[in-house]
Amino acid sequence: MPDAYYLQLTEQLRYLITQHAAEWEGKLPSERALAERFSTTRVTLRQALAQLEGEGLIHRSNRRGWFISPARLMYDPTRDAGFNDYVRAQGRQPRTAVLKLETRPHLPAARALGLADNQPFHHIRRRRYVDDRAVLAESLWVVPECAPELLTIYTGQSLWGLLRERWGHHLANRSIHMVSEALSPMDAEELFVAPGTAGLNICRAILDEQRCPIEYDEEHWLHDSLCICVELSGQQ
Amino acid sequence: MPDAYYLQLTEQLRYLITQHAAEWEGKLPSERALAERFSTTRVTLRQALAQLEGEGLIHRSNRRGWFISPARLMYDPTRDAGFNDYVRAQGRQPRTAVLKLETRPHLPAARALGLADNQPFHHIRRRRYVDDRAVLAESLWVVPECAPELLTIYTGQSLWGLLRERWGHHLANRSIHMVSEALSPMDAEELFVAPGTAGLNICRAILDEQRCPIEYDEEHWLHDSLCICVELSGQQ
DNA sequence: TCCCGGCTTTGGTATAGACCAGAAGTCTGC
DNA sequence: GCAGACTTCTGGTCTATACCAAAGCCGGGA
Repeated sequence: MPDAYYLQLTEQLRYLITQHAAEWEGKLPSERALAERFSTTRVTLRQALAQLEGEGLIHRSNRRGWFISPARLMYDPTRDAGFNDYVRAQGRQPRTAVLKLETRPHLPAARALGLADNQPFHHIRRRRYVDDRAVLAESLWVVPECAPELLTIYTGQSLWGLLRERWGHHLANRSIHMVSEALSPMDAEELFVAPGTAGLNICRAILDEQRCPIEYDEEHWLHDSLCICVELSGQQ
Repeated sequence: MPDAYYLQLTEQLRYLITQHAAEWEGKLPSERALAERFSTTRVTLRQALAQLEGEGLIHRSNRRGWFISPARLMYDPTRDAGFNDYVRAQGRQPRTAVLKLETRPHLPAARALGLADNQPFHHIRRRRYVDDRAVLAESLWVVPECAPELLTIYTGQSLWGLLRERWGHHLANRSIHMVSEALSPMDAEELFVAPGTAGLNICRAILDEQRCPIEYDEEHWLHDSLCICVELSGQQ
């Protein structure tokens, strides 16, 4: 139906992928092999692959090749279930790597929480995996008074769980922003993907029941790795 | 800092755009002119433009050229404020074009609302504009019993307003799914953009307070045109 | 057995050109 | 003055080729 060759290629690849998913064990043949099979150049072939990448059907890992993307993770950013819990609840294997622990100011966090520009925060930078695929790079910015010794005790567990159980905070008010983005060189490197890969940016500002600021976090997801789901009951 | 030339180009273009936004009146010079200015080929230049497109800084319209993207629309899919209301509330000009009115079954709607596969729906297809830019193609699938003469009276107004005021429905339960996508050829054509342009797909299933199915809708947004915002109070 | 170095393959980047169809501007003839 | 035809310009698509750096494989030596 579509006239452009690369769009026909896209359809043929889509079919090939569904047919050979098992046989290929998730990894596509090399670009050169595919280009030859379809009697075209790598440039055109890559246009077709980029289409499928945009749809979330396939993704690439560094210089290792193209891979079939696993099912999207269902994720409700309005709930405070821990990452580990809801990943496991979907039959997947979660993993977290802590990349950095420090204390310093961060303007977006200060602005979002209504604090002074030079307000310092406990900063946790971590990378999270689903079934050994790095899908999320995130930064957490915690108001130090709310969790004084956080950086000395933190080892990758659920932050919200800690805030609730150890410091008794009630994460009552949340302001959530989501935008699509192109991953920055830093985020891309931390997720082992090419710079400019499509991502989803989720930011949360969290205050307690007295609207006292507790925490701000910035999440950078690979765009094909999640489906955001929100369930609401009762008229807003 | 980045070594790849197209990434340096990206930065230079980003700077150029902020400098000349007013002078250019929102439209960039032609690809050929830019490629010549930077002593490179259109292919490489287009790689840099694609980066900025991914970030949402610029977009293209059909074969007319590249344009600087306006600020993102703030949008809360959990509220039922009409499109016209919240667009105007942000000082922008909304517009709606009705593309199709028909009655027929639609499998995703039936599945999402828990109805039989062959359940017919009143279908409204419309395109929505912000400041004369088409940013949203959407399909609404309404259970006919909930709004019998809908198709004969509908002329582009707020559907949720109609459901509430004319038929007295209480849109109490909502299940919302959001995923990034590549726009299908049909959606892309309706929004006057190239096939495969990045988009954001939002689907809602809506039931009343007795969990009786009322409506299902599928929204396809240009990815750079909105920021999803959700405000929550009280522990979930 | 295991580590290390070299070779091969891979994707990432870039050049130089070409043709097409649609959009937009221009010019002509009524 | 205006509608319609023509020309120009634009992005969209495609070919053919090349080099690089990183990843991964393989084989040899400790």
